Amino acid sequence: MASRFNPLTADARWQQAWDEAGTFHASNDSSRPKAYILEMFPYPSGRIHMGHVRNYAMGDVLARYRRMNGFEVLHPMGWDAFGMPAENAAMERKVHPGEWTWSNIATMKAQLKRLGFALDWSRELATCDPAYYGQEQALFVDLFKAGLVYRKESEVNWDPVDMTVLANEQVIDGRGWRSGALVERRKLSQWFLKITDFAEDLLEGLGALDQWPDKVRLMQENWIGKSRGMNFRFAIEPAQRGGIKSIEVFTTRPDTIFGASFVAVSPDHPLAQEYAASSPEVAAFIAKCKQGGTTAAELETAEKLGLEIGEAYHPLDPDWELPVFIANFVLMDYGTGAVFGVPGHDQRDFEFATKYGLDIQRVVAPSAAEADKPIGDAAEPGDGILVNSRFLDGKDVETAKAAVIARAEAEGWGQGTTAWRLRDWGVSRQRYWGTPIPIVHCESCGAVPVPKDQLPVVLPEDIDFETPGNPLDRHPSWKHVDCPSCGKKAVRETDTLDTFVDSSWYFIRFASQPADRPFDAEVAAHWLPVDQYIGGVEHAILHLLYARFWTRALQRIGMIDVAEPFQGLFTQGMVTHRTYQDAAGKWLLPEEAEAALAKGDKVTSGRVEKMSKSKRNTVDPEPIVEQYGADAVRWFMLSDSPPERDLEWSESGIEGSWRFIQRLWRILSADQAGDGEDKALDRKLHQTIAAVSANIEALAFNKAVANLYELANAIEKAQPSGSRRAAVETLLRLAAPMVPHLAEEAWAAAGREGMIADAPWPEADPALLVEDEVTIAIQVNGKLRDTVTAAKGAPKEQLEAMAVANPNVQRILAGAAPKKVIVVPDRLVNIVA
RNA sequence: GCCCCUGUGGCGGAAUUGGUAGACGCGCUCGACUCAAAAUCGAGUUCCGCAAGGAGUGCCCGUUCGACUCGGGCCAGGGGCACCA
Repeated sequence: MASRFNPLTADARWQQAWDEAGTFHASNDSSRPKAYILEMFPYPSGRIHMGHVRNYAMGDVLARYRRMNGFEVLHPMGWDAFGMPAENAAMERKVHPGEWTWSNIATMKAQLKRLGFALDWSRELATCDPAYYGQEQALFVDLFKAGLVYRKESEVNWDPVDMTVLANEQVIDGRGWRSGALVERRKLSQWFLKITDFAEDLLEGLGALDQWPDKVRLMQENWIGKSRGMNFRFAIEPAQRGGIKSIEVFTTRPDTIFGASFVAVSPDHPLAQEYAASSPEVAAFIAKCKQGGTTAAELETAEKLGLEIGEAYHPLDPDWELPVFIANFVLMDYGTGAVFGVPGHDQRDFEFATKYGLDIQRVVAPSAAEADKPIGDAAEPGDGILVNSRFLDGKDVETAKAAVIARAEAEGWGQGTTAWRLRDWGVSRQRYWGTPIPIVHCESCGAVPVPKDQLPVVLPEDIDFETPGNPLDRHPSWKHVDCPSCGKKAVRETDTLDTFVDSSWYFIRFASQPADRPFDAEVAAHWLPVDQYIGGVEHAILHLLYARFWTRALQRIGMIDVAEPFQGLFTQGMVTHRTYQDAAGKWLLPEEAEAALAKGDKVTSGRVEKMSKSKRNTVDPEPIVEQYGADAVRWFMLSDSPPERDLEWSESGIEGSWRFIQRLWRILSADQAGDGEDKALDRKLHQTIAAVSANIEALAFNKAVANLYELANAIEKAQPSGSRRAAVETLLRLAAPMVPHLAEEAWAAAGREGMIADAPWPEADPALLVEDEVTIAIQVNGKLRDTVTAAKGAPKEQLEAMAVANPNVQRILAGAAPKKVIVVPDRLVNIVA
C-alpha cells in the first residue's frame, strides 16, 4: 500500500470504475425500498461554483449512505437551461444562446464528474432540449384544456429602447439596466396559471410537510396570505352612472365600520374606468397614478393621491354620506379593488384623511372610558374595546367583527369572505430562450392549443439579436402557421414560458422519461415524492410553491397520484468568502488581494459575503480539486459549519481537510496486526456507528465529521488488538460516503471483494452503546466540586454517601449537615448546603 | 411597519428530556524527530490569578436543588413580506 494517498490517480480510476459498472444507475423495478435524493438542478452559467459543490456534496453523502443501507437510490442530475443569461451572452458575445448553453453544460458536467458524485447520469436532462420542453408543452396543453390556464391583460415594465419587457430586478432607478431608458408601464395580454384555485390546498398541505424547515413553511404561509374578512357594499348615487348601484369593498376589520370616513377605489377599478371614459379630468388623474415604476422602493415613497368622484351611503345608516375617491394606493388585484377608509385605525387611511381633510374618528379604545381620547399623530391599528359605534359599543374587536358580519349577512348587504395575497402565476415572457407557449392565435377560433401530434413547437435556430425586441416575434416565418382548428392563416404565440415552469416538474421527468409522453404515471408515482430535496433557501417561496402547485394541478387532471412532490426539504447555507478592495475601491479577487499585500499595496478587507462575481470574492473549485483531490474538497464542505448555515471558505480549512485525508490513509494502511479484545475501543466504535448514522440521517454532516475524527483519534491511541483491526475496517465504511475515492482505494488495497459503494453500512451493537462505568458530577449548590467514577446503575444511596464523604464537599460543608441532596442516577449528585 | 431566525473561547462550532459548558476542527504556544525545512508525532490552549480560588454561553429579571436549554423584558446581527385594506 502506498504511503500517501494520491487523489490525482485514484479519483479518475474510481470514477471510471463506477461509470463502467453502472453503480449509480437507478432501477425502476428493484425490489429494494426506494430513496429519491435530489439537489436543485443547476443553471448552466459557465462553471461550477463552491455553492454547487457544497449542495451536491451533501446530497451525495445521503445518496451513498442510503445505498449502503440497502435502498434503491435515485440521484439524478440535469440542467435548468433556459433563461436570460444565455440571451445576454448572445448579445454580448454574438453566440447563439443554445450553443453557449450546451457548451456550458459540457464544461460543468465534466466538473461535476471530477468530484465523483454518485449520480445516475443516464437520466440527465436539459430543459432547453425539445425532448424536455416538448413534453412541457404537452402538459401546458392539458392544463389549458382543464381550464387552469387563461389569458388576461397585465402590466409589465417595458423598455422602449430595447423594445423588451424587463423583470423588476432589471429596472434600476426607473431605468432599463441595459439601455438606461426610462421604463414605462405597459399592458400586455399574458398567460396565467390558476394557482389561486389551489390556495387553500397549498396552505393546508403545508401542515403535513413535517420534514420541511419551519422557516420555509412560514414563508409560504405568509406568501399565500389568507385573511378572513368581509365583503360588503356601499350604495352610491343611483343617477346616470350606467347601472353601477353600489361599490363592493373588502375589509379585515368589519368592527371599525362606524369609523368610516371615505370609500376609495383603485385606478384600475371598473368604476374608475367608467368615470374616465366621460371625464378627461378623471382620465388624466388615472394616468398620473400610473407614472413611475412598479418597484417596491418607488411604491413605498409614492405620495398618496386621490380624486373625489362622488358619494356613497353607509350600509348601516342611509343618511350617512361618505365621499368616494379614486386613490392610487388601492390595489385592484387584492380583495375587491375597493376599500372603505378608517383613518383612526389604519395608517394609510390616516395619511390619506390627513391630506384631504377628512374626519378621523376613534372607534376602538384601550378601554370604554377612553372613547373621547383623540387619535394622535398615527393610526391605532391594535386591539381594544369598541366605542362610538352604536350597537357595537363595549364589545371587543373579535366579537364586534362577528356581530357586523352576522348583521350584514342577515340584511343582505355583505358576507364573510376570505382574501388571499397569492396571485395567479403569470407565465408569459417576451423572450427567445424559453419554452414556446404552444398556442396559435386564430382570428376566427381564438387561442387554439397546438395539437399534441404537432408538438414540440421547436424554437427556430436562425435568429438574430442585433435588432431590439423579441426575436421570435420578428422571425420572418416562424410564427406564421395555419390554424390547427379551422386551417385558416393564423399566428403562433411568440411569448415563451417562465423558466419556473421548467423547474416545476423536472423531478417527475427524472423519475420517468418516456419519449412519447411527459412521464409514466406509475413509474413516477413509484419514485415520488422526493424523499430528500436539498437546495438554497432563495427558492423557499417561488420554485417550491410553483412545483407544489404544478404537481397538484397534474393530480387534479388525473395524470399523477401525488400531491406533495417533496417530502423532505433541506435548505443549505451559502459558501462565503471575505471581500477585498484596493485603494481605488475596486473589488479584488482573493489571489489579487494576496499579491497586492505582498507588494505592499493598500488593501481593504471587507465583509464576509456570499461568493459572487460582482464582489469578486469567488474561489473556483476546479484548481482546488486538482490540487487536493475531490475527497478533501468534499470533506471540507461537510466539516465544521452546520449545513443550514453559511460556510466560510478558507485556505487553512482545505489544508486541514487534506491533512486528515492523508492521516486517514495512514490509519487504514498501517499494519493491522494484533489480537484480543479492547472493550473501550469496541464501545467507542459502536457509539460512533450509532452517532454517524443518526447524524447523516439528520443531515448534521458537521457532527458526523466530528464523530469520525473522534474515532480516528481513539484508534490511533489504541494498542494493536482484534478490536482495533475491526475498528479500522469499520471506520473505512463510515467514511466512505464522504470520501468515496479514498474509501474505494483502501478497500481494494485491503483485498476486499467488489466496491465499497456496494458494501453494507455497519450496524451498531446496542449492548456496546452503554458504558459500564460512568462519571458522576459532585455539585454543591449546583456548582461542580469534583467528579467520581461509579458503576453504571449504582444505587442512589451509594452515590449520596460517596458525595457527602467527598473531601471537597466536606471542606465546603465545614461540619454542617446538608439541607438536601439531589441524586440523578448515572449523572450527578447535588448537595444543597 | 408586520412576521421569523440567530447570538457560546482568537475562529468554525459541540452539548438526549433542564443535569460535569467549550466535543471535534482551525489557529496559536512549547517540545520531539531533522544538518535544515516540509511532513509527522507529543503536550498545552475559555477568561482573571503564581496558586488556592473566582468569573463565564449578548444584557437585565424570574422559575428551579440546578438554566446555553424554560418564562418575561431589552440589545445586536441576519432573513422574509410590504400601500395586501
